[in-house]
Amino acid sequence: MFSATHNELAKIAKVMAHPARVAILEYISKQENCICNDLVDVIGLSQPTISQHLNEIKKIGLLKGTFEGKNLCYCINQERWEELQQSFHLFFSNINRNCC
Amino acid sequence: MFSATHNELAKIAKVMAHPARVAILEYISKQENCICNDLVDVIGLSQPTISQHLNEIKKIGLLKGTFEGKNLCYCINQERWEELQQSFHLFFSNINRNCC
DNA sequence: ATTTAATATTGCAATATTACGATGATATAT
DNA sequence: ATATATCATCGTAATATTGCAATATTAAAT
Repeated sequence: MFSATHNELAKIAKVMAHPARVAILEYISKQENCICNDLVDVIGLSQPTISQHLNEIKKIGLLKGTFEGKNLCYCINQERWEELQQSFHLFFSNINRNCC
Repeated sequence: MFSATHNELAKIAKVMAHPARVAILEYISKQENCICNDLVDVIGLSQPTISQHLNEIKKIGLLKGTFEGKNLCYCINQERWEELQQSFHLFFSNINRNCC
């Protein structure tokens, strides 16, 4: 029904459409290391909720690392991060100027 | 519960979190003039649905123009557009590089 | 082998979103 | 004044999202 580009951008935006996920992304991206077990304390939501939010973020490829075992170790997938940045940039950089 | 910045970015992203609204925004931003009465045909959703989506876009200040009468006349509020662009840019431009 | 710590999954309730038909409002044209 | 065209609003159904308690899984430590 909609173009692939529009669907893709909407999908990305949807992940960022919740303050908890914005906060999580910012927190992870600013960590020196990629240990994330304190996310529950930092954000202030329950562990299952955080886990769900992380999963949404993971689904669009924004996280990389090891996802097995007790202590996960993940961080921002920088290549994907820059792809998304580029998607938004492209979207915002085309706008007509002669208007009301 | 979350910071003002996080809430604000999430609010903006929420508006972009639907392909119809992405398509609407792109269409309006690329029009020479700002007559939008053909949006229903272009997008392919019913008139009430388009109206609702437009309202969501309006709520974050992305549209300007005259909103009364038969033929509305609105277009992208360029200043606001650039503000949003900047918000996303700021969000994406801080990321740690030493990671797994 | 048990225990422990960290994360995932399930189930469910509350709420929000999306879409549209029916109807209402408003300005222009006839 | 009446009809028409355009957009808004209301009501409502279907679906999605959000959050958490309870439970399960997993790997390391004891």
